Amino acid sequence: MARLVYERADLLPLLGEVFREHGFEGASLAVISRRTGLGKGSLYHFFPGGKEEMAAAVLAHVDHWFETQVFRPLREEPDGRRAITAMLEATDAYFRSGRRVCVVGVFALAESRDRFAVKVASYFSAWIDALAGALGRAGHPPDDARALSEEAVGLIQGALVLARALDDPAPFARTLARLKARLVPERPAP
Amino acid sequence: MARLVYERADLLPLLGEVFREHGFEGASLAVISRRTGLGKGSLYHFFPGGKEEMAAAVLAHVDHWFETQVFRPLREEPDGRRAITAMLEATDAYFRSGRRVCVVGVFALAESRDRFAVKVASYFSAWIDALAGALGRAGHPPDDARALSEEAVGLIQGALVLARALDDPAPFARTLARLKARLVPERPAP
DNA sequence: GTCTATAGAGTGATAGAC
DNA sequence: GTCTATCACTCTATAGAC
Repeated sequence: MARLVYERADLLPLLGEVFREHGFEGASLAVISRRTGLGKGSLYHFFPGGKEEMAAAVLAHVDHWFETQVFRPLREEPDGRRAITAMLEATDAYFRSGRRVCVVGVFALAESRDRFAVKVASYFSAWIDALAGALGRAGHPPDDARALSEEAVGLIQGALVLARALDDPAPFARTLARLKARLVPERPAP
Repeated sequence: MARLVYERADLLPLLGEVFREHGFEGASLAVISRRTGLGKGSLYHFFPGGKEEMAAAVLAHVDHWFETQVFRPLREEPDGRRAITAMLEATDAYFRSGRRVCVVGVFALAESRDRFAVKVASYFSAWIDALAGALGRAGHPPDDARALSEEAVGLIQGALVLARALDDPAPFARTLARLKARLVPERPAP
């Protein structure tokens, strides 16, 4: 029999897409089985805790990606403007310019929020904290930086909702462009 | 037998809360039955089309509320600044200052988007169109008005996602305050 | 009797757990 | 694959208003 290579880590991107598209409640084991090509037995072998463990692993995987690709650079890059520009580019790439929604946002709005409350909250607060720091280094006064950061993260989530609701990625692209103009203006800072 | 009051219209606010909290997929008939206090027989008496008809009726009810309380005033109030101020107040009241999410946004992010695609899209485009008009009458140049409107509607949705994700209504309240400063600045227009 | 609102047992299908 | 619980839904029965 053809031992098709899988380890748990290989499954996470596939599972991520399933939860992103269907939400936690809507992602049935039948769908997960079809999309991963694995039977229920294999899925329970990798994730003994069942669907909840799969979703938790996906959230951890997403969180790790953002931590290394977005949050840490935001915190550590000394040039705040460069840090923010990189964040906007990574964000655009990750959300495929609005064709992909945020699985954490999807979980946040549904019943699943309660089940994954800690992970959902920490993802957003880590993002807001890291961005506020970079905005400060980019020259925004501390109080403005905090408010602007919260607004930017909310705006990204809202643009994803709009893009999905209107079935059109353009609102997301326009929003990122406007965000860039506000967060990294041509002249060093307001 | 105890003829207990209900007509279809009385059920819509209750159903709205159930779908808002649980999403379409998460709102089981058992939950709906418990929350409305009605047995399945009664529910199917009012909504022969079942859960899908209940959700469609809730979306129509929400849409009607926004049409009469938000969109039409935005279109018809000649004073753009007054129209926008009224919209922000109605929005704050409707979403209970961030303690309530948007059922249309909840549907938009989940699988249910496809099922209710037309209603979901038209809700957001009606809002953006109406607000863009009012922003124009408030003195914003037409191109800015369109972009600003899209941004404002997205920002409201994003703030609701954040408020729910962080389990804290404060981000929504702060967002509305900042929005007011940008949409209706102290001096007539930028 | 007819009509409307009610309750809930019972249907097959499908869920997630194992 | 097997299991049980739960899903959306159907159907029958019943109570009261007319």
